Amino acid sequence: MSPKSDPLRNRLLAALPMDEWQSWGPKLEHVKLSLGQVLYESDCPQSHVYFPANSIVSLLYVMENGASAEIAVVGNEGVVGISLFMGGESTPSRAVVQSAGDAYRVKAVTIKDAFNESGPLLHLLLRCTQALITQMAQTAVCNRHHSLDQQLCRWLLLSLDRLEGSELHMTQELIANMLGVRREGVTAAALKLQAAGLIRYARGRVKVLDRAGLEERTCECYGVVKREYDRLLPDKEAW
Amino acid sequence: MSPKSDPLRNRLLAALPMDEWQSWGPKLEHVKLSLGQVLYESDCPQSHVYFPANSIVSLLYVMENGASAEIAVVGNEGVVGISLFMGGESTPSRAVVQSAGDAYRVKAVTIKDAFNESGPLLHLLLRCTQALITQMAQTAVCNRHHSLDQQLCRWLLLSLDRLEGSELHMTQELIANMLGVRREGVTAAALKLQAAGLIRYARGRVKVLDRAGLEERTCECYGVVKREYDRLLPDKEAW
DNA sequence: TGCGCTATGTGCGCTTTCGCACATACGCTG
DNA sequence: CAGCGTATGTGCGAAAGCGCACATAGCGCA
Repeated sequence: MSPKSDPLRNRLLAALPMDEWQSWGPKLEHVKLSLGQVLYESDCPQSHVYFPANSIVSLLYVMENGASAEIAVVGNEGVVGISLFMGGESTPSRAVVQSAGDAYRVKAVTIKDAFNESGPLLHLLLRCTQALITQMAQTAVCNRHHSLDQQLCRWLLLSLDRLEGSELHMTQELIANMLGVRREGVTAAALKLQAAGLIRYARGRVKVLDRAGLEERTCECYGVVKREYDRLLPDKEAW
Repeated sequence: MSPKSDPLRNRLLAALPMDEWQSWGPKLEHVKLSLGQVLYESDCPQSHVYFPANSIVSLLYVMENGASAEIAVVGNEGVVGISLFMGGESTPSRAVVQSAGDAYRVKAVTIKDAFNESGPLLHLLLRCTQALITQMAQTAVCNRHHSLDQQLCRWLLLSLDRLEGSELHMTQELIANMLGVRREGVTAAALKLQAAGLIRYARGRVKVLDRAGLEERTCECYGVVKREYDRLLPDKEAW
């Protein structure tokens, strides 16, 4: 199995005990996620649970007037489709691929069965869900209290943590949609970051030059989320 | 047992099958929650899980500079302390009593044992958690996109749904803390609602006169949250 | 090579909210 | 019933972000 199609790239899957792999391996389906692809629609039953490898998926709430806001972002540290095992089957949010790449998916029935057997998977999924909850909570706080500049830094860092390399494929327009702000606002904030030498960007590509600089400029929200993920899903052997 | 000390006033407890009550009854401890009481601090291990009866508990994130924002609110439809069974043991948020009243609590160990036995309680708690997640998500959305006026309506309605009667004991100062806005902003919004005949208030008491009117003025966020709670925790026999 | 689409930059007036200062007014307590 | 503390009302100027209109500029494709 080539590294590019290794389910262990998802850290949640990687944290499963080895003896679980006998049964899990064959149930995982490798899929390519393309930019903008919708994994599930708001309030629709979900057919699969997705474990991103090098892709990133945004959970978005789309308002009645069509405007949207990102609720949370999921990469190789997590799983998309928690409502399947939480029992709700659907959620009022939409899952959209924010960064194209690989993922592994499991059928809804399969994950529900596994969850109900209360194996190690259950507790892993729950801890992961709790981390997600923290991320949502911080998103709410950040939306209320912090400047667009800080939020852009937070968003870049969260995305960066879920990617290999230091480059994001993302237009300012899309970032604006994620943050729920105007595109021009993102332009203004990005200009400042570029002027400060922290990032360099052009036409849909953002390269982070000075990660530490971004961490200095962002608000506490990034750190809170980061620490919570580290705490709840700590590096085990395989991570 | 008088109605005032009936654990069934919490709808989550009420949804438990009767045969579960043999074991649960004795494990529930009745407690009085007073206004402002802190049920657990940010990042601290939690000793109990609380099931509010006629009280309301706010989950707050307190920022480094001391400012705060409400992440979610829990009343008789839910449970405070999900991190105990989610596996994280603590969260970065603080739980503060927003409306004094009764609650029932269970020791941390007890709830964890029960949860691991995968009885009906497990799935009930998970569904409840999912509803909570939706509430947090909507808080994030609302903070970004909607006016203070709309948010005040949403907040009043969410609180009202979790109380008996139509009166809240809450100063504008406290509401401002919950919403994460200025007290003066709340004053201005409250004045409009009062002028429109939707509420009447004085010195820490808010009486809702026209619930439907509030629903008209609020944003979609209230409805999204409401419907999700109704869907995930539907009225069973006892509700 | 040049056209056209898309991404990014800029200006401007408007609205909401903030931060601060201070006025009023209600209700409890002595 | 007088006084005090808390709750609420008001009036600024400042700042952030919005909505809109339009300018510029890079990239892909014919």
